[in-house]
Amino acid sequence: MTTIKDIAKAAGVSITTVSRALNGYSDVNEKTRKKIIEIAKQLNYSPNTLARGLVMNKSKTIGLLVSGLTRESTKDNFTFEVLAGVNQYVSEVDYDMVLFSTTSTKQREKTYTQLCRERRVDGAILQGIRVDDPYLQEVVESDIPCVLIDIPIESETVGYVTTDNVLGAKKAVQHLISLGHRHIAMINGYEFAFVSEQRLKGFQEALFEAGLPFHEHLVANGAFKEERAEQEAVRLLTQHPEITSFFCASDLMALGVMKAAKTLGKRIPEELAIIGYDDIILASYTTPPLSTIAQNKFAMGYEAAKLLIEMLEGKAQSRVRVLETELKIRESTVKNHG
Amino acid sequence: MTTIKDIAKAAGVSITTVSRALNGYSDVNEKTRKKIIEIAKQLNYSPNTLARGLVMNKSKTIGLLVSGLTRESTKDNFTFEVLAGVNQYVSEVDYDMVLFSTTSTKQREKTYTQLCRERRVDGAILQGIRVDDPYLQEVVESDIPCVLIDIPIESETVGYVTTDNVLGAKKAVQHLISLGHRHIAMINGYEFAFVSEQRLKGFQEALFEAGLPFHEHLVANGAFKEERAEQEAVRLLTQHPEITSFFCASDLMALGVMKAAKTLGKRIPEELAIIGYDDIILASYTTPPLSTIAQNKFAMGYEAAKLLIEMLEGKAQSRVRVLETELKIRESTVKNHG
DNA sequence: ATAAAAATCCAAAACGTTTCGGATTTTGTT
DNA sequence: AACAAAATCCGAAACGTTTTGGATTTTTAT
Repeated sequence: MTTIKDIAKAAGVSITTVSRALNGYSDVNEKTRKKIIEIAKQLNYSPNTLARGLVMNKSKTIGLLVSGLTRESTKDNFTFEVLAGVNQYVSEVDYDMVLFSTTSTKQREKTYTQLCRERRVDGAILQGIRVDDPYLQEVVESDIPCVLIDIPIESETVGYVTTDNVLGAKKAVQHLISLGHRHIAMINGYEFAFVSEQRLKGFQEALFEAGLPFHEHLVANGAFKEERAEQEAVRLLTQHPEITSFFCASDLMALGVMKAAKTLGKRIPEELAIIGYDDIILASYTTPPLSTIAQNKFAMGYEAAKLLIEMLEGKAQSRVRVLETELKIRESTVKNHG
Repeated sequence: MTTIKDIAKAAGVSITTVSRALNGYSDVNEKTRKKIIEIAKQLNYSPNTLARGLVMNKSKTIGLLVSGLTRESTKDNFTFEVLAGVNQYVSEVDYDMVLFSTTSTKQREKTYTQLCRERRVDGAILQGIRVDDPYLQEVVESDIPCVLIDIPIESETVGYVTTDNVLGAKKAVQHLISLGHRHIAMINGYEFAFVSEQRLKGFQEALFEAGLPFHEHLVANGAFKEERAEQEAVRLLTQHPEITSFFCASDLMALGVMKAAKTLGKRIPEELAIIGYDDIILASYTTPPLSTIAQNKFAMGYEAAKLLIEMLEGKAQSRVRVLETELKIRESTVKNHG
């Protein structure tokens, strides 16, 4: 493995000069720089990032901390798309990304801060962690720059990227209302999830603005799980047969509701209209295809990485990024659409 | 940031002793070890992996080099599941994983070896690279330990994990034959992909063993793309109306064939049976659900990581892992199944 | 009590890089 | 020609850890 020292010897200069030549400093003669670069190429030199990181006290590496990266979770490609987005930006600016998953068999006894400091990441992006996750506490207290996805916490060192969940939910419900629906049920995620809170708010606002009553009993929690949503939908539909449509806080749960409809023999969308949230891949492949509020998850990852690195380099204007959502109308709400 | 030196000072011992105490060496008194560990905890110490990696000349980090991690590619969650598997094992044995993607906007000018050496990974896993990819050349020549996924190259420093693609294809085709199909077309991937080669072989073997003729003109290349497969299927079906079933070398391409069938007004499976390969999530959500040969992609990632780390630590028996596949019978081949 | 053996500790070098402060050489000015 | 200024170079320290080889102390055996 050739080092800077080898180059220095070969070029007949000091290692200082080699370092400064390779890093583009101005106090080295262009001729010697050319020569050094040439020799470096010949010797097939590549810098040792460990040594560099050690002395510079930064690694040009960010951590992506996700929760729930298990075999099963791959159905929901939210995490994956975010990851792809992060990866994209990171590679554009020549950083590296290391993946931390909080669901090892033995629940990691290491704290968030330890994880980050030990691996010497300059900052971290947190995705998919719950509000009651102990990690979250630490983040705010720690001094490690970090960007949260879909959790609106802001401080000197932490920012976040999210979408306008109130507006997104509102658009979904307004769509249902415009189709003539008056008895709209909602399958939400779980208590205390920020997005759930916000989507419920959007749900209520849409009803209110349309002069429709809000009924607490038409809202159920599906825990973002397909099966739970199915159960809740069955329960709601039998207890409240007046329901003609569902707004679900995630596509996965909408799939559950579709199953429930099938079980109960209700035709979609004629007898029951269903709209989801996220626009996961599956959404356009179900029968009928699922209407939904699309979130650009790739962009969320991309923006998160961008924001984090801007923060690291001290050139972030604000620490918040809010992205747009888009209403995708498919056949689960409108017959023969497209 | 507290260092080993701080601990040494606080404990009144040398830094050598602290290092050896923390790393469980036997030449340190249990009482002092206890004390040192206690102090380390109090000072909230976490080791600097950069410094450690520098002196030990290894980073306990492996690289996952994937190709085609773009916004679009997320439909095919193959990569993601492999990644999840790699991540799982890696976190079990306290390694780290850094993700390299070869599809940055500017095609990476850095070579594979540079990438690995620069980031100081101890070894790498390569997934999704094509046979004509320049990276592949380098791998074999380089001395960096590495594990390939689905490319059977073996040397002192490189191993691979794959599934038995000949057998898998055979199982798929035998299934079609057992259903009475005699005119079976195949949509393969692209030329010179190892898995394509093998699956074609399995296709032929199954035909041969059943005493059926092999017709070159019933095989088309779909480039592992949905659209290409659709086009090819339309072409084949119009040119050769005797075809009653398709074996596709990937589920994504099978989706394309399903679209083709729909366009041509052919009912599945009555008029056209279709079987895919991979068992991606989408497969069980299409109408009708897609029969397929399931590969355990998570396991492939897990085994790849395991193999690589065994190789790194010099305790790998062999450098090859071949996993099983499973025939999943769904309604695209058998009406009212399940 | 003494020698040998075991246990426990430590100083210093090494890993490969960046950077500070200054030294040397070249160029420009008069 | 002499001096100032600019350009170019370099030695040494520092980053935080592991490890080598030996030094010191304690225990054991005689």
